[in-house]
Amino acid sequence: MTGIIDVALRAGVAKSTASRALSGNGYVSAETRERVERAARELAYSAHSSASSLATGRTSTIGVIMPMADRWYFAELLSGIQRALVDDGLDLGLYGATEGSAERARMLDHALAGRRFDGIIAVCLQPGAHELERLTETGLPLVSVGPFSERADTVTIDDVAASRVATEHLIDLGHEDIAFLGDEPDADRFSFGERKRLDGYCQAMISAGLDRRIRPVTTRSTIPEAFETSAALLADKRHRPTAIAAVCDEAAIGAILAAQRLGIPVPGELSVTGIDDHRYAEMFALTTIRQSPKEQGAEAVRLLRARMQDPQAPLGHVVAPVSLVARASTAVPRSDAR
Amino acid sequence: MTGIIDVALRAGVAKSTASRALSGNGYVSAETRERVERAARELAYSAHSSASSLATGRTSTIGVIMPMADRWYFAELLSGIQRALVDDGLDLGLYGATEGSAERARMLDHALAGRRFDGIIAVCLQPGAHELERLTETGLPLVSVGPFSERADTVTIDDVAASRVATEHLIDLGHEDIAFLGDEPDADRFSFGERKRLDGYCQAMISAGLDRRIRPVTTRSTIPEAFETSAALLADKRHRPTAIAAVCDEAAIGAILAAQRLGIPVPGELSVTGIDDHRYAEMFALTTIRQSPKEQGAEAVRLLRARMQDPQAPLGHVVAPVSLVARASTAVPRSDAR
DNA sequence: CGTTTTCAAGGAACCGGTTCCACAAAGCCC
DNA sequence: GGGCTTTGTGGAACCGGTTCCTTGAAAACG
Repeated sequence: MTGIIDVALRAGVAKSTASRALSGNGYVSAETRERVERAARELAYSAHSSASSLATGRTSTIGVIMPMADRWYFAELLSGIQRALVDDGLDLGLYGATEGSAERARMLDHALAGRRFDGIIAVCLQPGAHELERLTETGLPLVSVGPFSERADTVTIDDVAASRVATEHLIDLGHEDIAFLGDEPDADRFSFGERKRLDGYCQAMISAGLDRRIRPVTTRSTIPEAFETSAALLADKRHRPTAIAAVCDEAAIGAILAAQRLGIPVPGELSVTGIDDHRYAEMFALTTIRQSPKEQGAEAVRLLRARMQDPQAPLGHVVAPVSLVARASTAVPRSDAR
Repeated sequence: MTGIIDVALRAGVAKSTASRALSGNGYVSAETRERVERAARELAYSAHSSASSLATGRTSTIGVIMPMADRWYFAELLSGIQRALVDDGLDLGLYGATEGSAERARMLDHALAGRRFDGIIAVCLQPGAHELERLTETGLPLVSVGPFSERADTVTIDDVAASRVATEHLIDLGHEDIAFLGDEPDADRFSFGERKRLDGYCQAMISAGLDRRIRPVTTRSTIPEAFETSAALLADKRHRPTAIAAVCDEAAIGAILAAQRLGIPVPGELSVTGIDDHRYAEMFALTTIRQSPKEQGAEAVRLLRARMQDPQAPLGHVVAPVSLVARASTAVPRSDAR
């Protein structure tokens, strides 16, 4: 393997000069720089990353800790982070943490050791578990995507508002029997704001004087599980809601599929809203609150870079935009359904 | 930050002894080892990874290059790789490569520099692009998941057989008008065996004397796109096939949804098979060929470890098992449908 | 009992870059 | 023209571990 000494020899300079020429730090004459660069090119020289990291203290690698990418939101977010990091010449070390597992502990150890990564992006790390705090304490640049924290840079959406807007959309159409379909909020797994979304739904219901109709239905928010839960919910025609506000698009799609299976026309007899604007949302004509996890990922990288440049800068708290996308899964309730 | 010198000082030994005690290489008395280990624990010492890598030449990091994890197969595979790496104490550097893009080039540079990773797992790297070859030439331990290569360790499934079995299942039920729904095989994006699956379908059709009925329908194999394509395919009742053999479950599910939309009963008037046993397969009662990408990921890591231990060992070519899972999306064709 | 092994531990070299420092040459100022 | 700053370069120290080599003591051997 060719090292910087080989480059220096070929260019006829000392290795320190070669280093300066290639990194751009310190004085080097234009002519010398040119010679060194040519030598490096000819030898296809590439600096040994460990050596460089050891000397500079920088690794050019960002650690990302997130639930495994089996859900749309996480896959999209990862993709956004990935792309942004590549653009900045940074590498991505991935830690998929499923349950409060060995992975997490390992990640924390690595982070605490403080040397493998120049920064951390923590995705939907449940605040209750205090892991975010422990990461904060390492002093490493840290961005939390999803949960808010007062001690780290954050990228969030206004989950309460998103859910409120979706619910209000249903209320405005004239619905009163609106069920909320979503995760058990106490789950101490990763969180993407289930609790806040439930709150937003409740707020909208209360504001509309529908507090007596508040009806949370618990399900894990994957399409198959929401399908099962919804099928049970919708089976009994007498107690069937006229609308479902789902915690996310996957849950909403599960509900739509369950309605289809039961022969319940959507939106004729059942309106459904989601949150996400999932890849499949358009196919199901799903009315939803759009967010862009890809953009959020890019934003997280932007915050992280800023923090890396200036550790003392005031904390950045970005609230990513959301917007209502009205499609054909919501409509005025049928008068005889009241 | 505490270094090994601090540990050595506290334990009252030389740094070389401390290193030996902690790494387990070389002679250290049991008593000394105990002292050093205690000191390390008390100081919460963790070796600086760059320094360690520089000295040993090992990074404990595996590079994974794959399409972004927005599809079930890739997400599952990544999850399997991730878990296996964690179990082996290895880190995961992720390179999501979408199109023949900057990411890929970067990945190759890093790999060629030959120092950032102890090994590479290349997922569905299209053989035509010669990228696999270039990776092979670096001499780094390399496992290809998906495409076969004679010059690297591989984890594959028998795509031809999988597709043939699915098609034969339909033929055995009595179908003759069987369309194949799948990707453009020439796409020089990432490949997961579309071409071979088309071949398997053709083989089954030819063996059954149905060569005149071979009918490939091109679509990108995502649920929404397969939905659109299938809707067009199924719209014309006269030219409608009685069965669809889909290249993967996502395409199959798109077809089922299209049939539902058009009011075509499945399996009454249309049988559908997939390949994967996707997370949603059960919900749609999809008859499919099961594979386990999670297992394949673990297998890839196993091969990689073996290669890392013995670079001279003969190449390992693992063919992961698949099996037919018969559910309710396939049935005997209605006699009047012939 | 003397000699050869084996075991333990310290000192120094090394991995491959980066950066500090010393020094020389050139440019600038009064 | 002498002193001072700016520029360009080489040598050496350094980042924090690992490993080779040496030395000394204890154990095994003939």
